[in-house]
Amino acid sequence: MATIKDVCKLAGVSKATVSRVLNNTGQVKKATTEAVYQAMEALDYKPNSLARALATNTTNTLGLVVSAFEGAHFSSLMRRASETAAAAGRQLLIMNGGHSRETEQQAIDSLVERKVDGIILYTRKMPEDALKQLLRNLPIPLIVINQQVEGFEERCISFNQYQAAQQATEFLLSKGHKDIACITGPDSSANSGLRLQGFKDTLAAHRLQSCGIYRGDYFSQSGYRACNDLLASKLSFSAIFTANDNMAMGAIRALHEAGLRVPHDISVFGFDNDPAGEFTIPSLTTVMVPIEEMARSAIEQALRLIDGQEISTIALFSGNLIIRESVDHL
Amino acid sequence: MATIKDVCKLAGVSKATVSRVLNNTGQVKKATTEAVYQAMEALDYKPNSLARALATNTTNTLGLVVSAFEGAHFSSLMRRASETAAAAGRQLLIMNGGHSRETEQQAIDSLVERKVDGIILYTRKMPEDALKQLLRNLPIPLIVINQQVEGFEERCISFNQYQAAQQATEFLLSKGHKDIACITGPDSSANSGLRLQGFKDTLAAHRLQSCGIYRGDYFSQSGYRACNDLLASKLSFSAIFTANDNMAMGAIRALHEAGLRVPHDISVFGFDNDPAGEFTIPSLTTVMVPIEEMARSAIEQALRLIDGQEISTIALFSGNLIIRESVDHL
DNA sequence: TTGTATGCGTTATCAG
DNA sequence: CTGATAACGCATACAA
Repeated sequence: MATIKDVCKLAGVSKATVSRVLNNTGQVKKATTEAVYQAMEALDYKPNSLARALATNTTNTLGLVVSAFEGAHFSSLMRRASETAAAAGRQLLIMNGGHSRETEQQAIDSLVERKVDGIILYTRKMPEDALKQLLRNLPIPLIVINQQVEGFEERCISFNQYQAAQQATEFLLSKGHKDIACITGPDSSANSGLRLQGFKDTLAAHRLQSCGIYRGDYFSQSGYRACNDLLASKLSFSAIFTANDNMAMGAIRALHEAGLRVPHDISVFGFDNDPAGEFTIPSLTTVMVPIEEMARSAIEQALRLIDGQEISTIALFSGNLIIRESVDHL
Repeated sequence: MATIKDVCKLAGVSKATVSRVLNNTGQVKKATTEAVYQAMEALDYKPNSLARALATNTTNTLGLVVSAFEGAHFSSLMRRASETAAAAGRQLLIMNGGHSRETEQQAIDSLVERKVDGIILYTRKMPEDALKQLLRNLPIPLIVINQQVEGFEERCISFNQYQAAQQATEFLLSKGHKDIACITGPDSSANSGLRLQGFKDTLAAHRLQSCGIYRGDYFSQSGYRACNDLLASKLSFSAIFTANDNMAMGAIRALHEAGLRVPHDISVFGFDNDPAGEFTIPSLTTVMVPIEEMARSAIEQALRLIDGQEISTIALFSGNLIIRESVDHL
């Protein structure tokens, strides 16, 4: 690989000058500029971004830590985040935060070592205190998606899970359902907890109670199993509230195999608005989580922080009910 | 951030010594070693990986270029690739290759600039000549997933799309279908072309011909539209061969809306074995593409190349029919 | 066993 | 407008 030195020789100028035309900083005579460009061309010169980063202490890169690669939710997050970063001339380094607090921490450490300019953490495992620590001590800006941290509101991007669950539950109630079972997410998931709480509280406000709460892990398979458990329990229910669309699909399949029709016999409410839900049979009634806007927001907020701009807190994002076929009136 | 200098001062030793304990290279007295460790601890010292990379000319990082973030196929690819890399003590830098040859090239250039030790390219757009160029001229090892390049077989990991399509088509024929429509992928996709060819050739071998070929873009929506176009054409068909599961789901939905039942009236064959296909109604008959093994293979092959080991060519991966509900006999 | 000196490829601060 | 030259943080050959 050709280095700046090679360009110097070929163009007959100093490193300083090459650097100047490279970053067009300072004044350079047109003729020399062109000579330099020609030399670069001839040598197929590509600046070494490591050396540059070492010198400038900035990598033009943002780090994104996700807690999974699976599912439309994360796909959208990653895509939009990478697009937004690219549009701002930055690159995005995506790391898997894995299944535990430790692996999330490792991902962050590794990003810090790599000197990314800022980090966006979609957290599922990190407790609030730990996040506070990080927000305080990390040498670079950190934006947290998916959890509110007291005192750092302007660095948190999150979705009003609780309210969305309320809306969903109210919708189910408005359709006459009173015996509603629930398939919730892993108990380590803050989202899942809030969705469940919103569900329970709404029922309680109507002096009702869930007729059975089963736990899944956000994969279809777990929704399928949970629903089979529910069926085996012989509880009577007319609707299921699920913590995501994948599990809803699994549940619908289980109901189907049990000879129950959705929504004729049982209604199923999803969560996340997975694009697939538009095409399943029945199509999924669910709540849209504006994950793409959240991704964009997170990146933009991180960039502001990096540029030392003023930042103001970003309102909680809220959901929309997507009413399709899987829920019907009782 | 503390640097090696700070550690030197606190521990009362030279940079060389700190460096030695850091990489445990060379002999260091136990006492000094511990002093250094303590100093590092006290300062929360994290080595600057950029500086290290600049000095050693190796980043312990592999680059992966994918052509999309959406869909189970790529999720599995990314996850397994990152796991395999992690298991080998390397990190994985994932970049979006986007929708064109240019963006794929940019992603590669950017990875090269970042001095990753090797690149895995899942290509959808790069023509064979361009790949040859890259394989010849890139300063670091390149592994290509998804396309065979003549003369570089040992650096290509690919799936026998053609054969899998043949198997699928034979299966359809064995069920008595003779009027088979097709929803294929974008014409820029090599995979898609091979699948289509396998389909056509198999029909031809039976002196048959597809009764209509429609084009989609791998998203469900496009399968839905294509199927509606197919229906509008009033062609008579008893089965549809689709180039991926998402489009199959879209097509099934379109058929459903048209009052046609799958598989009773029309059979639909998918491709890729998306995990969702196990739970859709009807569940999807499809072909399993061992994308995870391919990902692992690609990473391992790249590592061998980087370590200067001998490499041998890896056989084409082949698929398995996953027979579920969406195809029935005529 | 430890320290010194040099280089990795840039940027940036000076003079000129 | 241009050229030396000192950082940037670390690894490493060579001395001691």
